[in-house]
Amino acid sequence: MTSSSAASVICTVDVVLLTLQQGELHVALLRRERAPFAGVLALPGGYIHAQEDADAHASAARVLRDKAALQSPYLEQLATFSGPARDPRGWSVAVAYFALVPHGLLSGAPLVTLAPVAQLPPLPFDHGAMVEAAVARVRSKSQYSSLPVHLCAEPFTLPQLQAVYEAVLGEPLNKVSFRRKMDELELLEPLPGELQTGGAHRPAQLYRVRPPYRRCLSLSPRGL
Amino acid sequence: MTSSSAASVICTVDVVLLTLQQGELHVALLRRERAPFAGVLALPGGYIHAQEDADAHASAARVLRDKAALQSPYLEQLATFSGPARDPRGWSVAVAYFALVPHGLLSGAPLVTLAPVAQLPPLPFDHGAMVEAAVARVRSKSQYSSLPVHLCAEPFTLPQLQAVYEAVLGEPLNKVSFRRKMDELELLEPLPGELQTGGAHRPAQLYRVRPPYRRCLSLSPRGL
DNA sequence: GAAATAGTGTCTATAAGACAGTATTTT
DNA sequence: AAAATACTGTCTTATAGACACTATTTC
Repeated sequence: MTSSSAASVICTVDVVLLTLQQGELHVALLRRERAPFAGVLALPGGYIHAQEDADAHASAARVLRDKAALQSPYLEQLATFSGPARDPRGWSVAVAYFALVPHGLLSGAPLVTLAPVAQLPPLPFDHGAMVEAAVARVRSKSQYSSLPVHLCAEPFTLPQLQAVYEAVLGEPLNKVSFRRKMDELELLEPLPGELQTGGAHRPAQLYRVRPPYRRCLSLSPRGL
Repeated sequence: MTSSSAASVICTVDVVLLTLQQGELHVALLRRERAPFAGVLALPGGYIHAQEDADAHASAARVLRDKAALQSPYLEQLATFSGPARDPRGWSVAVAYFALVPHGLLSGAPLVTLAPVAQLPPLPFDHGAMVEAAVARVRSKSQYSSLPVHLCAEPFTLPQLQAVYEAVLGEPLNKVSFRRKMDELELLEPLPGELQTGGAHRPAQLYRVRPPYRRCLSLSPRGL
């Protein structure tokens, strides 16, 4: 019994990049430039570059930078998918990440196609399973954390943020409870200015995420 | 720019095998047989065998079977650790899993050393970080799921199971609330027999996990 | 019956949700 | 002033925890 098998494993990263469009979660897809599945819509991904990447997280960040022109969106490891059949090139390990961005930040990547996660097109490899896992993870963590703020462009109002939570969770939330929770999380700080353009009603207070929570999450002990 | 780097990545699995000993979480360690770190206590792990393993989960199960004589303990993917420095052999990807077993099942593996997770010895690679991540994950999921039942040999009593939860979570639980929650989870079924040997007091009802939850978790919407 | 732990009934405290009110804008 | 939405006060309901009581065993 030798260990010669190790070198034959293909190592890649894939990114499930999610955003909200018209109140629905969408995933970013790109046409593949190379075989296998050249020309087919798939998740952004690529080989780990051992020469330049500090770790797989850096590989995923590089993929997002190169293929979607995104500098530093929220990026978290999702799970690792592996096996002999998921990639026609052979036994492979794909470290999957998910990223969240406000919809507006995608304007720098005109080649990106957004597909609603509720009606995914057929995807190569096991990218369909990756998207499903990412959506389940995001929905789950949104029940008790500040994760959805990363889908919201700053500054934002509390009604806007509540709408984002409701879109991700797929259910309406109690306004009083939502605001109580946001208060307890100590996640946001108000900006002296207000939102006015909206229309014929009282303007809403604008908020931004407090610096300590810009790159980590705020957790609520009992959910919401 | 070529993709030649992919083949140079080392692919391994490591398993954080946890059990309860005297009310404290312990991790199973083994002396390494080979370089690097030959003779040093480390997590059970090894190369992915592309010829025989159906995926990385199967690799981890094989490692547990070969090195700890465990047939099918609870086994869940934890996270993937990667980078150029974690393994002296070069840029590596280690898919880490965690496993839970009742303490009694470890008797078949006399070479296993149990170390309390609260006072870990120095560990090679990034195995220390893996153990910390596994303990954090287990503590977190134990707050709202049936995960700790996998640390408990069947059949067991409710006071025994509560003690396991308390050991994992590190805090006492309310007896009435605990039993209410266990009832709501519909996780357990009583056995006609009872526990008696214990001692000078009323015997406790024995339970086992209901079949649908033997390999998956039961989740409580609001924790506990 | 004393001691010990199992199991339960019930009250209290806390958290979540419903509802309705006030506030501030545009037309 | 009417309409629209932001925000808040307060009551009701649901859940979690405290406490005490009963139950069943050994010595």
